[in-house]
Amino acid sequence: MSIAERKQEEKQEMHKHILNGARKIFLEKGYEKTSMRNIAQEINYSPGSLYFYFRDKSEIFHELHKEGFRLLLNQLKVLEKVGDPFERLKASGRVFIQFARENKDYYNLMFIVDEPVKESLPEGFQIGEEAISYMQGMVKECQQKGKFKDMDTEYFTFLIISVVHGICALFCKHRNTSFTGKTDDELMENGYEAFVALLEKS
Amino acid sequence: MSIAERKQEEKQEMHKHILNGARKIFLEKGYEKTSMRNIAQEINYSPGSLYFYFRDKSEIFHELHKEGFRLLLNQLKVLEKVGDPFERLKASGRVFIQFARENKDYYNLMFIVDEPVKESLPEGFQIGEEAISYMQGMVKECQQKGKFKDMDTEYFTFLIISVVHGICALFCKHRNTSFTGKTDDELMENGYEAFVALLEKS
DNA sequence: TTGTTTTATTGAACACTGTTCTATAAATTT
DNA sequence: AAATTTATAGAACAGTGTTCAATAAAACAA
Repeated sequence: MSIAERKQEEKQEMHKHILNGARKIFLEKGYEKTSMRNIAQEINYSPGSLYFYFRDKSEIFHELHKEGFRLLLNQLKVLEKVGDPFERLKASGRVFIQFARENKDYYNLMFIVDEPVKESLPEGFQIGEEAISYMQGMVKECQQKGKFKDMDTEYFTFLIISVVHGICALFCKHRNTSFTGKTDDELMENGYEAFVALLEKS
Repeated sequence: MSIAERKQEEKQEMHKHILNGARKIFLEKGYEKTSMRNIAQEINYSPGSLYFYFRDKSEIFHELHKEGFRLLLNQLKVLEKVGDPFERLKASGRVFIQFARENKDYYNLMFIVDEPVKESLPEGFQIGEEAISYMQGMVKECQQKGKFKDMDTEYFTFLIISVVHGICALFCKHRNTSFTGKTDDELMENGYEAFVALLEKS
C-alpha cells in the first residue's frame, strides 16, 4: 500500500496547493469577484481540474471558512488560563474584535458573506455552534459568581455576541466612516469598552 | 412644452415600472442572483432597454436601497412625539429591529450586501450619515438629562448602533439557529431588552 | 514486457451573467 | 412630407460556474 499512500499524499498536497492559490485570490478579491479561472490561473492549472479536487467553488470557499475559525479559536485559546470568568468574557470580546481588525477578509468570509454556507450546513456551522456554547458557558460561570444574576442566560449571551459582531460587521463594511475624527480602530476599541463599562456597572 | 412634459412623465412611469419589477426580483432572490435579464423578463422588456433608464444594475439596486431608508425613516418618524429622549432612544432600537424583522430583504439590501455601495458613495450614503447623527443627537439629549454622563458620546452612539445592527445582522444571516428552543423573534426582542436593562442600570 | 485499468489533466462546450452597440421602429419636430 | 429625436429590440462580447469527452500518465495485471 506504499504507492497508494503516496498517491493519497500527493492528492492532499494538490488539495492544499489549490487552497493556497484560492486563499490568496479570495482574500484579495472577495468571494463573488473570484472566479474558478482566476484560481486555476494562479496555480497554472486548467479550470476543469479544480473539480477533481473540489465539488464546486463553494466547497473551496468553505475550507477557508473553516480555516478562519481555526485561526480565531486558536487566538481565543490563550484565554483559557484567565481564571475569572468575567475577565475572560471581557477579554474574549477584545480578542474577537482584534481578530476581525487584523483579518478583515477572513471575517468577511466567516461571518458576512453567506453564499455557500446555506448548502453546506450539515457539518458546516457546527463550529459556529461550538463558539456559541463556549460563550454561553462563560456567561453561566459569571452568573454562578453572582454577575448578571437577573439576566436570562441565552438572551444575554445573544446580546454579547450581537454587540461584538455588530462592531465587527460595521467595521468590515466600513460603514463607520460617518463618525468624524475617529479611526475605525478607535471606534471599535472604545465602542466595545463602552459596553464593558455597562457590564461592570451591572 | 406639453408634449415634452408628457414624455418626461412617461419616462418616469417606465422608470417606476422597471423599479417595481426589479424590487420583486431583488427581494425574492437577493442582489447577486438577480440578473438584468430576470428583471427585463419580469416586465416583458428586452434586457438592453433597461440601460436606457438606468446606468447599470447597481443603479437600480441603489434606488431600492434609498427606498428602504425612506421606509425605515418613516417608521422612526412616529417616535418624534416621544418627549423623553431615553424613552425615544430605547423605542428607536425596537422600531429598527422590528423593521429588520419585517423587511429582512430590505435590511439585507440596505446594510449587508455591499456590492454597489462603494461606487455610488457621493450622494449614496449621505442618508446613512443622517441616521447616525440622528442617533447621536438622541444620545446627547439623554446626556443633558443626566443619563450616560460618563460616556463618550461618539463611542456610546457607535455602541448602540453596533448592538442593534449586530442583532439584525445575525437575524438576517439566520446564524442564530444555534440557540436551541428560542425563535428568532424571541432572541432579537429579548436580546435587545437585555441591553435596555443594562442601559437602565447605568 | 506487454495489455488493461485507474488516475489526472486538459480544453472545448453549455447555459448563464452584465453590458454595449447597431438596426429599427415610433413619435415628434421642422 | 421629410428630417430628427426617442425608444426598443436583439445580436454580440467577454466574462462566469460547471460538465464532459478526449487524452495522457501512472499503476496494476498478465
